[in-house]
Amino acid sequence: MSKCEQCIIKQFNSLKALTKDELVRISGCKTSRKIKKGEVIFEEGEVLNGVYCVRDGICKLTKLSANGKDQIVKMVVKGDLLGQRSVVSEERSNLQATALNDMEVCFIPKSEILADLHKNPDFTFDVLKDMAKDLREADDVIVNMAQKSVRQRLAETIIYIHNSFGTNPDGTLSVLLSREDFANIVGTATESAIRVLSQFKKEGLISAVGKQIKIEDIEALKRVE
Amino acid sequence: MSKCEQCIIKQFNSLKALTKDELVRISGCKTSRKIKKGEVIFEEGEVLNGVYCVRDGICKLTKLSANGKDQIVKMVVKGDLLGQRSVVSEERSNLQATALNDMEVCFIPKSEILADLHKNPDFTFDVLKDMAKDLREADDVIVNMAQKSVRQRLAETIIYIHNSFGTNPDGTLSVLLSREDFANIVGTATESAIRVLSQFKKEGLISAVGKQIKIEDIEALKRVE
DNA sequence: ATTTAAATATGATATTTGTCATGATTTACT
DNA sequence: AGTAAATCATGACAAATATCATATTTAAAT
Repeated sequence: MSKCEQCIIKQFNSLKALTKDELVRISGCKTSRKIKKGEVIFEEGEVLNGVYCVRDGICKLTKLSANGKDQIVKMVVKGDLLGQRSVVSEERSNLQATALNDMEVCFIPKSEILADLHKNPDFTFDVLKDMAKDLREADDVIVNMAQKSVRQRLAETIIYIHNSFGTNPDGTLSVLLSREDFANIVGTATESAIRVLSQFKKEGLISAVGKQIKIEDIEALKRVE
Repeated sequence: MSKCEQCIIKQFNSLKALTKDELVRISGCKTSRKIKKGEVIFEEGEVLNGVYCVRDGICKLTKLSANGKDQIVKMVVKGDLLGQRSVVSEERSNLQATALNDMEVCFIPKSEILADLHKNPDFTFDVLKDMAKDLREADDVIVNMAQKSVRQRLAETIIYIHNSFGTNPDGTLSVLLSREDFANIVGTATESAIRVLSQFKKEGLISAVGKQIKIEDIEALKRVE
C-alpha cells in the first residue's frame, strides 16, 4: 500500500499541513478502498468513523428532501476530503455520498484526525480554511437557488462542471451525469432539466449525444437568462 | 468599558475557548460599538479587519444577486460572532451585514484573532466546529430552496424566527421584519411574500398587525404544504 | 398637523415550472 | 442476441410564482 508521506494527492487538501511524523502515523492506520460507480460511500444519517481522502474519481453529496427527491449539494473530486464536517462536529452525516465514477479513496479513522486537530494548529487552521471556502460556496448556491431561473442554474451548472472537472479530448464533459443528476443539482423536475437541455441543444449552446455533453458556445451559455 | 474575561456573551461563542490571558489581551484592543437599526455593519466586498462579537441585537447577512435583489443568507443574534469566515479565509466579505435592531457589538482586530487561531488549538477547533454547524445549516437551506414551495419556506421561516429569536410577552415575534425581508429570506418576490402571509392570516395560522406577527396555530403552520 | 414617501395589499395577467401521460431510445442483464 | 428495465424525450395541461398596475395604509419628515 502506498504511503501518505509520499502521496501527491495530499498536496490538494488539508493533510499537507501535517508533519512527516503525523503522516507516517496516519499512513499506518489508513485503509485504501476502491468504490465502483454508483456505489454509496456513506448514507445520510450514518455515523462516520473517519474521513475519506479522494485519490481518484468524483462523487456527489446529496440530501433527501421531504418530497422524496435527492438534492445534490456538492460534488467532490480527486484531492478533496470527504466527511470532515461530520467528524469535526461529531454528528451523523447530513449528506449521502455516491460515486459518479469508479473511485479510489483512503479512509482515515476519526481518532487520528481528531488527535491531529487537537495537537496541530496548522492542520486545524487549514481544515478551517477549507470549511470557510465550502461555506462561501454554499452561500453562493443559496443565492443562485433563490434568485435564478432553472435555465440560468442549468447553464451555470454545465459551465461549472466544464471548468471544475474538465473535458475529454473531444471536448465533452468528462463527468457523465444523468438528466436526473442535472435536475438534482439545479433543484428542478427531471423533465424540466431534460427540456432545458434540449433547448440549449436547439439553440446551439451545447451538443449532446446521450449523456455526452459538449459546450459549443460558452459565451452564449454564460449570457443565458 | 467592560472586560472580555468577565463578559457573559462569550459563553455562547468560540471565544469561550480562549484562556484568561488571551481574553485579557483581546479585551485590551477590542472596541465596543453601538449600531442603529438599519445601519450597515459591513458591505459585500469589504475588507474585514476583524471579527464582531454580537453583545445585543440581531442582524441579517445578505448577498446581492444578479437580478438586483438581496438574498438573506443567515441571521445573526446576540452571542454569535460575525465575520469569522472572511477573516479565516483572508478574503473580502462575501456578505453584507445589516442591523435589524439596535445593536451592540465588540470589534476584535483580525491580528488578534489570527494570532490565537495559530496558537490555541482549542480555540481553532471551536471556531471550526462553529463553521461546521453553519455549513450544515447552509446545506439545509439549499435543499429547502431547491425543493420546497414558497408557502412552505415562508411557514418554516416564521417558525424558525419564533423558535430562534423568541417572542414578546404578547406572543408576537420579537424580531420585526418587513415583508420585503421575508421575501428575501424565502427567495421570492415581495408581492408573493405579502400574498402568502395574507393567506396564512385568513387561514388562522398567524395573526398580523402591521409588522407584528404572531403564530396562532404552530402545528398547522408546520403542516403547511 | 400636514405633506411626502415608503410599505402593505390586492387584482389581472404573463411566465415559469411541475405533473402526468406516452413513446422512443439506451442500457443492463441473461 | 434478445428481453426487461432504465433513461430520455416531448406534448398537453395544471399549478406556482412573477410582474405590472393601482389602491390603501403606515411611517417619516418638515
